[in-house]
Amino acid sequence: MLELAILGLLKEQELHGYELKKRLTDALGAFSSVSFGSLYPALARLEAAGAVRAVSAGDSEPVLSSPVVPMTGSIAGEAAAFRARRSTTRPARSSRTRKVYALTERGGQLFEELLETDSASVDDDRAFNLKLAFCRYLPPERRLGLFEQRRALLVDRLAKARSNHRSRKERMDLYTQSLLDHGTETTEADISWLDRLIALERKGGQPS
Amino acid sequence: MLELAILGLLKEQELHGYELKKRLTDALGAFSSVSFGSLYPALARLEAAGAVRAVSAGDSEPVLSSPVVPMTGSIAGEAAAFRARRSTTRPARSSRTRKVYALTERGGQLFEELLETDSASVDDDRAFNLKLAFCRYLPPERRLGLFEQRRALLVDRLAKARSNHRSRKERMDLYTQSLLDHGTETTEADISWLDRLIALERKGGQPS
DNA sequence: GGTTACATGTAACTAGTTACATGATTAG
DNA sequence: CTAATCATGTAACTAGTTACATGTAACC
Repeated sequence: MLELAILGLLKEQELHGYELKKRLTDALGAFSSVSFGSLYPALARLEAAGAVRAVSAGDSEPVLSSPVVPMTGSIAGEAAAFRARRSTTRPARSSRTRKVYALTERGGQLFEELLETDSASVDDDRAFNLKLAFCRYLPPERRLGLFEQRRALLVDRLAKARSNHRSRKERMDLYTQSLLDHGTETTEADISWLDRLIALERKGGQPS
Repeated sequence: MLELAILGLLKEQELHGYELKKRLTDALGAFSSVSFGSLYPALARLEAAGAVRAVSAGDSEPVLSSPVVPMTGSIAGEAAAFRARRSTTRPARSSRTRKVYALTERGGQLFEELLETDSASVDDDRAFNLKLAFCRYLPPERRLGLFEQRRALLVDRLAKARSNHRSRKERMDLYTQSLLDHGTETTEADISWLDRLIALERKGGQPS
């Protein structure tokens, strides 16, 4: 799970651990905040497995390789911002202490594998959200399959919850009832959200 | 977390492990499904700590003590159902193999402690849901406090998510955007659900 | 008499956490 | 010069999981 997130972020651009954590925490929302205590060992494991490599740790090279590669923003704008940052007073942070990691070819393969193995992802909420965040790398039919499987699971959950709810409503206190009701509503909202995603998927050639 | 759930269920009625698992899985909804591999060791721990005791494991006693204690359903109806079940063909399942556990006084205290320690419960979704399921045992002001703290947390989350979302909307692909949008909507729905609970709490003497 | 559901338990593993230890860089 | 932030890492712990092992009782 964490491996997938790391590889996915590194696929877009080279990053060091600290920055990686920031992205996980606030770029990917409330899901998947990680502690350093699991992030660094995970990076070490991935490096040992040859999925990522430290592209700069010491001051060996000025490190001008691929400063920022925004997938959709204006490249010129980013480059300008980068120059501006350098010029003012900042010596571009010599990075003597940072270990910047890059995805290897092997890592790219691992990413594909992790992303495409359907196991778990469907019934594990966190795993599904994570996959969704990277599903742009999935071939369209796989993506649609992911959405539909997830939808089927939620519909199933909803049916079970409802039958259960009906059968024992009387013996539940109001707080538990309210909790279960709210859970049901949330699941319904999740389903119609997926419906919108599925419709979008079926209609349009996939977006950026 | 699991301990709290076990103690809370045993507070209502004596149960054996297998039944406990069923209740955790479908009475408390999609949250807190547990595997036997963690349930039984947890029961053993609680027994070792003196929080629960095996009230019948062998055929030593007929076990007619407190068959079912519905907190709000009709007691007469339940008793009738129990008798009916016994009478048809079922010899009340001799229970030679089941270990039925009961809450001890020490266990009741532990339950209170676990339920009242605010730590975690507010920022851990699962823990909060679990506490909500048992919050009828909380004194009214504590309960209100729990709801309000949770609400504050969600409002904070929402603010962070929104500012983050605004600041980097352009560099996100549509799937990630949709994911974050949906997350935001879910959080909003959670907040207004809490608002309803809080209003109910402030207005009425608490229900059953 | 065999399949299904009930029932309890253990061992090895997974995926994280917190707390600690250490040190470099930047801003005021 | 000192506090905050950046940055990396380790060790001990938490809270569960899956897979395995074992056996009973009910149903047809």
